[in-house]
Amino acid sequence: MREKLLLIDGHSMLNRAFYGIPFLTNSEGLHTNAVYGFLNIMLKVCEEEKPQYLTVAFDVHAPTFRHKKYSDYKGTRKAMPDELREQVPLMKQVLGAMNIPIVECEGYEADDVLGTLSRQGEAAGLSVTILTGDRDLLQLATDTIKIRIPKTSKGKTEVFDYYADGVKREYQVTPEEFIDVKALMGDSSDNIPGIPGVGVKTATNLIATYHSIEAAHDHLDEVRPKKAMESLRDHYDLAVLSKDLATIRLDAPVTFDQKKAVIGNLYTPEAYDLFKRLDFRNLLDRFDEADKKPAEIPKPVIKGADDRNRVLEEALTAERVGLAALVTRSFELLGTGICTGPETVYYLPAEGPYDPDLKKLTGRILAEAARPAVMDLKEILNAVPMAERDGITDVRIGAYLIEPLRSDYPFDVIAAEYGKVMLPSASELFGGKKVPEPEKMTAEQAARYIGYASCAAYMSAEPLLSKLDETGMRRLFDEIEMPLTYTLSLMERSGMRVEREALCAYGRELGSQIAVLENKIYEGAGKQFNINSPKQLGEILFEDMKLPGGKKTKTGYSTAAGVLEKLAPTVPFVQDVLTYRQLSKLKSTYADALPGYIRGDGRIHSNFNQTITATGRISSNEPNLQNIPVRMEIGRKIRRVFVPEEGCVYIDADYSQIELRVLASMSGDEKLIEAYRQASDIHRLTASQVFHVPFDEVTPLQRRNAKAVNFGIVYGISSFGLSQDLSISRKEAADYIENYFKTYPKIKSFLDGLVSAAKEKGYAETLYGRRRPVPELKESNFMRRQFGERVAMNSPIQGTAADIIKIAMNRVRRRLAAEGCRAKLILQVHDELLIESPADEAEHVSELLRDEMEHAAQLSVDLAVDLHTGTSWYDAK
DNA sequence: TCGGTCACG
DNA sequence: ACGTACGTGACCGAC
Repeated sequence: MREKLLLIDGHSMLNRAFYGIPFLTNSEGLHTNAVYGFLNIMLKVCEEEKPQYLTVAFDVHAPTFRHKKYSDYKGTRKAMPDELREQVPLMKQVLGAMNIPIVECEGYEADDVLGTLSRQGEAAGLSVTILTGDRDLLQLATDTIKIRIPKTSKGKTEVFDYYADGVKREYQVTPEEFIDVKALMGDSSDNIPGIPGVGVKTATNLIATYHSIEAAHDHLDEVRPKKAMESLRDHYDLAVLSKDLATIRLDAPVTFDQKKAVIGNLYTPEAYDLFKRLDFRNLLDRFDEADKKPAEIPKPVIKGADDRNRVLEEALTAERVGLAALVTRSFELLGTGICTGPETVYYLPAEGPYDPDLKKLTGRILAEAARPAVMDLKEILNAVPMAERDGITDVRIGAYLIEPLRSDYPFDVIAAEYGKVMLPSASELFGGKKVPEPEKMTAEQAARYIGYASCAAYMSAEPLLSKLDETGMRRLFDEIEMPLTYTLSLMERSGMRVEREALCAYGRELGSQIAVLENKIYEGAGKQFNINSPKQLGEILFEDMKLPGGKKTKTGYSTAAGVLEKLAPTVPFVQDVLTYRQLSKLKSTYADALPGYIRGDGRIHSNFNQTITATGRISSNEPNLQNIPVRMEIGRKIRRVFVPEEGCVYIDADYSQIELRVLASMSGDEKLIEAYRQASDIHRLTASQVFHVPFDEVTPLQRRNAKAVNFGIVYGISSFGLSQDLSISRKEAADYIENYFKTYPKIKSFLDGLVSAAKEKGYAETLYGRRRPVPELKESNFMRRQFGERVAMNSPIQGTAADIIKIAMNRVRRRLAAEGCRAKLILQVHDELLIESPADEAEHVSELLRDEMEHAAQLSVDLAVDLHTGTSWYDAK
């Protein structure tokens, strides 16, 4: 059995993978689809062939490579998209990490390199396989050299193999003759002219008969059809030139290095790091335990109660201390990780179910250590409440400010990025499974998980702070985000009181209404089906009932509310379906789900996440208390079950159009600013100015339109989006927008400026320096680029509003504490704050709340706040 | 696990 | 010719 050599056509396979896998980026937003696809097919072929040797060939000048799909179609060269171009060096890096040699040769194409190497490999006694996506390479096939071409149809990739006889079978010509066929028919994407009037059929017939262009020319008078004969006669020189161009060289100045091509361990520690960074999670399983880079940090040392004083002493005297804690959902402290140096990591498990001593120790380190670096301060505070202090660095929040687009910030990634140290990831610590609940961790797991987290904080804090300084986000971090951690912790611990019985009664009421509708719908449809299945519902509506309206989604008909409302505003059946949907949404998401979140104290404690959104907003989950219904009365009723403690009231305050005010101020548009100085009703005033009618004569429709435009402006307006929202034509929408910009000229120039600034800098920026990268602006896809432009317009506005309410939240918390109020901030909903206050403080707290919200920022327009009190959330709105 | 849908700002 | 409003999270059905 001969040894095997696998040669890979680098650019061709990369190109194929790029178009085969629609979209894939890692958490940094780096495009990785081509690299990923390449690796998958390479590894798959390696497993099939089990070659002993492997080499990849690349063209030297990547940009001259064309996308065949396009070039075939358009007959012209098409530049390589940036998203693919970026991946070429990345691919080479990956191959380098896997010790796979790369061969390229100045002045020669990868084809020539492959041809040459294949002959050299064969001469060395190897059986050679070439993996490519390019059929032109079929001319290299022999009885022993195999060409493999992957083909994807219907999502399944199949690899087709060709030896010389395979080529003959499929193309009626030998691999050598294949060159002549191509030369006659030409290939615009390869700049091979061919001869006029000869296509694939004629060329194949000719060569199958005469075996070469030269031989055909020798028998010119026999050549049929006549047109081909004339063409060959008149353009023979061109045909010969084409043949030369089409011939893959077998004598490129490259040497097959058999030693280097030996496939050793592909799964090196370097490759592991790289795969991890690129988020190729399912490839990570292929690595042996030993090949994963061992942590350079020693395992955390578990310390018993006897050692605590010594650890505390060490932590308090260290120049810097890293801190992390294992905290349950009920805010119990199960263990503390402490890092006092790159080599010293401790884990202190709680002794018994309740360990006040450990809390005290943790609290003292947090309060007294010189510069605590922590992971998840909010969680620590949930178990170990503490007065606000300066000098604490939460590295997860820092990492979020630097790269707000990541989906998460695992401690090992932070440690690698900023601390330049390798730590085992959570998935390694927990055997590839997701992180268990704190209570379910073994002592060993907890020690490593939390110990390494404290280590990541220790190692990363300084570099992160420098980075925050460099990017101008240090004040945002120190003065807004870090203090906010205390505020959010208080909110999480406070929670919202919920009347369980009222909630269940609400659910029962919904249930009976749903049952009635359900029967009505089955009757209308003539059969029972799952109304909640878009697939089944689509079939009923558009096939059985033959309602007009085509496919809209990839998987079938769109049955979204907006579509149905426009489609059949008068069909009662559709109305019933919409009502059913609305009610079942309310039941499943709120009425049925919320009771499960009520804890022993009768309250729901949701999480407020500070490191999720791209724009700087807070998000809420488990449950999400930021999307409790309010717009429709039936849903709004649910707010009656959110009630303050006995003797308390809710105070609810929300900013009035904060984003539009931010826009007015940031743009400096005098007319809009002036509008806000006088207007009680900004949408009406906008309508009057845009449509040139007196304020008092604005029609309800005009006001509605103006309001929609105001919203649209904030979202990064497009005529299509506005037309959808208002059910008007695109043209009309475009007119509205034009009128709007004419009325407020500085808004237009401001938004344009935001886009060009983001294009130049690569990120959008808020008034307080918060950044949001907009990589889409550089992409070649028009649609995605346009999305980038809207993001560039919206992020500074939404983000600045988010900054402002965060400032307000911190100030409200401090004022409440300073003035000894018992009232508590319990909820934030983007432009709204909810306080639970003892009735006797309510008046004072209301004033305080309004004051801090209105004065959180000094803009060119006032910030207006609407404030209500009540004995349920429903009543306080 | 993913896409469709829909609740909120 | 593309096929879009910006930002979230939860539930469901269909893979």
